[in-house]
Amino acid sequence: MQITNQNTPDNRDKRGDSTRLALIQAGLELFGEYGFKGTTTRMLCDRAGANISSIPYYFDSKQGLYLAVMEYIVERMQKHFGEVRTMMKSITRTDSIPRDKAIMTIKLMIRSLAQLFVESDEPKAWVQLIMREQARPTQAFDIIYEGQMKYIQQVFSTLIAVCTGLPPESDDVKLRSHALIGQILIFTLSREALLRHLNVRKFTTEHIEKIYAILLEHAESCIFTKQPELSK
Amino acid sequence: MQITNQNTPDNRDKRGDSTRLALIQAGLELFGEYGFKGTTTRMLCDRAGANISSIPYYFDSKQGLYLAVMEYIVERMQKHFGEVRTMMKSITRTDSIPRDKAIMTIKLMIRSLAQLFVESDEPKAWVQLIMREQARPTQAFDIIYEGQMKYIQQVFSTLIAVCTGLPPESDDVKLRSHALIGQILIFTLSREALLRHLNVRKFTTEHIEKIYAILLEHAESCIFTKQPELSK
DNA sequence: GTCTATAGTCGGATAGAC
DNA sequence: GTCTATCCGACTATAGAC
Repeated sequence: MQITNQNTPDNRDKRGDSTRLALIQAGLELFGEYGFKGTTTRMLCDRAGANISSIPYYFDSKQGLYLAVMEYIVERMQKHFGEVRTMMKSITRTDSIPRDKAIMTIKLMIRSLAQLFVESDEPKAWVQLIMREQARPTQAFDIIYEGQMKYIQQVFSTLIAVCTGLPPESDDVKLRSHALIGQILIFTLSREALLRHLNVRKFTTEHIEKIYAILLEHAESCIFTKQPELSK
Repeated sequence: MQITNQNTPDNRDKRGDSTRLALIQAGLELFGEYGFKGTTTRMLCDRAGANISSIPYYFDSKQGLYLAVMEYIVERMQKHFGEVRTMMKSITRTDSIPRDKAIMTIKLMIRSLAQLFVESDEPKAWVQLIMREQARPTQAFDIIYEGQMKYIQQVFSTLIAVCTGLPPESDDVKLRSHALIGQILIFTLSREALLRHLNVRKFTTEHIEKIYAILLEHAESCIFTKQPELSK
């Protein structure tokens, strides 16, 4: 005998949860591509396979769903960068990290960030949403910035400070870490122009390997630049 | 005796032109900040000091104004990069540029691009619009890409090919030029996050000088990387 | 929790006076 | 060319049955 959506507490919760999640997933994709106003509640519900009134039901409003999507991004980023953050948290003074370990860590982080942003599709939506918010920051930008971006900036800055010997709180270090992170994001953000220039519709494995190589080269230029001052 | 908007042919044309231009200017700022749907015709007309029906009158529709804004961007970019393009156009084979001149040219271009994008405000709107279009390319993206971006990519690629000795049509060169251009744009695109990290509300002259230095360092890492192969 | 129907709002485009 | 008034369509949110 088939069980058809009985109102046992268990089934209720599961159905509710999956609708909720489907809407967030839809929001992730659509808000990133079309922007907040460019995405209609109808588009969201169609994509999620949910009813129009499920948005006010679960999130109060379209705006509520948008904020929930931002919180979801923070959660997901946490998953990806959680280990690094935990590792870094224990370090209070930059001189407690050996330089060679810092270099290795930076390279690892770049590779993993690049893998995440260049290869997979979900983070592409994250980046697009974040960039839209930077054009005109709203409450949603605070969620992302305070929730994750801030810590990624800190981790990179700390590592670069160790590698270069520059003071960890200096603007120089902050600008360098920005350049390094941005370098990765631009391959996601400006993918369309790059694909047209390459005359392809999708990156090949060779492209991606080459991108990694270029990113690492750049990282080295950031890292070794101030080296001479270290030897004094 | 004051002349008050008489319908002499001259005054008519001038008034029309200035309304047209004011709308494009408004579109430039607002579409970049809020996106196409996020910008209403009422916002545009308020900003431009024009009447609502002036949009259908001059541009047929809101979409028409949007496309006109894109064409305007192409024109303006032309102004900025025109000389370099003309200079480059005459060069068909990469070996006709001496390497040291190519290096100098790249550095000059980076500085002038950075000056344009980091310091002034109008190009900020260009970049934002272009990035929005890359999230979901429409007819408008073609206007920009075919109108200007394509040539900037070509100029950079040619120069990098000369500097590195890599084949000018290789993907390697294209990826490197993308990284180089993107590096500049990210300081515009992700300005908000950087300002928060720096704990300031506006870049100082020192920040900007430092940004130039970092961009040039990176350019060097792109340029000198393949150098050994040149000496064979 | 999910559905349909609909209220209420807003935005783009038009008509027609000046 | 510019203005006011207005139409019409699209959108978000709600009401209330199931």
